[in-house]
Amino acid sequence: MQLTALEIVRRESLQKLRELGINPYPAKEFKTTTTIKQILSNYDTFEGKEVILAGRMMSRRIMGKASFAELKDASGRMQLYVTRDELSNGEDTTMYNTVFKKLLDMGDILGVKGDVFKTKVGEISIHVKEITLLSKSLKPLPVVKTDADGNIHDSFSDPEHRYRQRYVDLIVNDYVKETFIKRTKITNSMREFFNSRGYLEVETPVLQPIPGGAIARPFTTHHNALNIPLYLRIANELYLKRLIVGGFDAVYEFSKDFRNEGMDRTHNPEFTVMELYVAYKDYHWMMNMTEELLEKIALDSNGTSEVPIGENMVSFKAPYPRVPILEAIKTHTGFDVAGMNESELKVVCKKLGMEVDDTMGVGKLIDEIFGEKCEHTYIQPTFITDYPKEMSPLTKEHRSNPALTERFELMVNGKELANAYSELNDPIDQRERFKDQLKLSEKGDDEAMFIDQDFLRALEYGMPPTSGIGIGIDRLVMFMTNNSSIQEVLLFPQMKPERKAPAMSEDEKAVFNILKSDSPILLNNLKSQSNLSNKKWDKAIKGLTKSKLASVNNTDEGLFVELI
RNA sequence: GACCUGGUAGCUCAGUUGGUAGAGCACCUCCCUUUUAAGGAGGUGGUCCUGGGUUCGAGCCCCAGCCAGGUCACCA
Repeated sequence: MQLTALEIVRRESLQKLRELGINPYPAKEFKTTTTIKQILSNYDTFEGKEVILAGRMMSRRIMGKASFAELKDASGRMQLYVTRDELSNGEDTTMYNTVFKKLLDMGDILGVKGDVFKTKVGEISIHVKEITLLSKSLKPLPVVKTDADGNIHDSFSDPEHRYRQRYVDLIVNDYVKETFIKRTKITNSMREFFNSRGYLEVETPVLQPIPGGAIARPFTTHHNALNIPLYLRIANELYLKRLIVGGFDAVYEFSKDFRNEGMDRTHNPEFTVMELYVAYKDYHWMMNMTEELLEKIALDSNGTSEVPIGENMVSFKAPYPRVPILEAIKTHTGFDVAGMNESELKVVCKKLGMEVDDTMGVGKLIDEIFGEKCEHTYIQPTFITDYPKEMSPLTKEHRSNPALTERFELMVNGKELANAYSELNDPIDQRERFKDQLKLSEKGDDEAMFIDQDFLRALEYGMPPTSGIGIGIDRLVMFMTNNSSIQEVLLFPQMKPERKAPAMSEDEKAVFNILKSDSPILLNNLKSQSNLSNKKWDKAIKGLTKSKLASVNNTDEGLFVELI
């Protein structure tokens, strides 16, 4: 491994610390007495008191016999005031002059003991009496500085670096931590809401023999002992409904789902959906519950139901408008598509300037019109209801119109946030709907559903009327934290693999092999033997000298290349 | 998948018509006891994303590729 100069210096410091009898990676527990946040928010009670803190040293300004440093713990940042005389043991100034000033670095994890005070400038600080090295950092951190006006200088902002090395992102960019703390507040808020109503949190299989419950391309894997293909789940719906059949009144699961599709700023191959099923309810009840839930989440995570999302201010205060999808289309396009067949719909699509193809059925066409012309207009939370039957194979037929289903999607900021319905519990109807999906699949739709025979068998035992909902957690967190990309709300978003450090190139190997049999050798002889072009030769010999495998020596007899 | 933009020191970025690779911060050496992104002086540090090509000479021009971001398409 090639070390940079900065890394070599730190390794040397590490060695010197050991020589001074300081263990750079001690095993012993380090007991702190408080946290930085506690001190900052209760200065009056801490003033003049001794505290013990632990954290990472984020900066250091040495001014002769006194220095200032910044310590960051999980709760915040605190200035340290370090003086030679306080740190020294009588005449022995090693601890300050050598250890603190020379051998410690930005990024090291330290324990400090000292008194709380305010500097002349008024900044709350610790007057340090004792420093304990808890972990030596060997890689230099990016230096991000914030000035008095809150302007950030040299910010560590390249998304590639930030996502690939999230740990560095979390260390230097304080706001990143806030996003993930809020994410957990959001899921905790949901759990509280459901648990307080007696709903049961359950876990269902991630590895499924039939990937059901949604329309998506699954990841495939293989079980060796059973010698069967298995799929990573694309949804957990069919398993949760089996549990309703089994007699639970309400079950929910935060489900990591996997879809083998494109990646962009709103799609990650693995993502989280919360699915909830409640027996003896319908989709009207579910809309009421959803507004109540989202209002609570907004209050718990942001302290208010008004949340900024990009340019817009979105109010999660219940209730939300409820708009049937066909009415939405009529409003935004002027076309009343109710009752239209496939060819009539295609005419409408063409009039609207949309492309259509042969694989599209009635449901898909209506979905396309809505997606293209209506969806983006719903900024404030809005329930879009009563979707056509064809695009909702798991949904109960509408009680007053057999062409529609009892389904809603919740739109926020022009995007789908939740999808819910009165669940289809007629096993014979369900079998027919699956068959229709199969026909779609034969027509070329490679995402149509498989038929899950065991799920149908479960329905035949009888499932109570049930309403279910799926809420996209990543998207919800994006809304609540005002982030426009999913990568910002995932700790470790999927990235393409990093390129490996290149080994010796073919040209370098060729030159190296000649050298092995003949070294030292006149540079010009080596060059002509290698048969390389000027550029390739230059590249190869520079590569070899750089990696300290060969050296070029200018002697009285001429330029010689020698193996090292 | 298409197009656009970018990739240069640990970090943030300059780099002229193709002519000796730069700055700030960080780091190293020295001076400084309550400083505020940045005190002063000096110094070290490079796979200019990778591979080809053009050229006497390429960070820069040409071709191919990799990675990232954006727009669109596909997709919930």
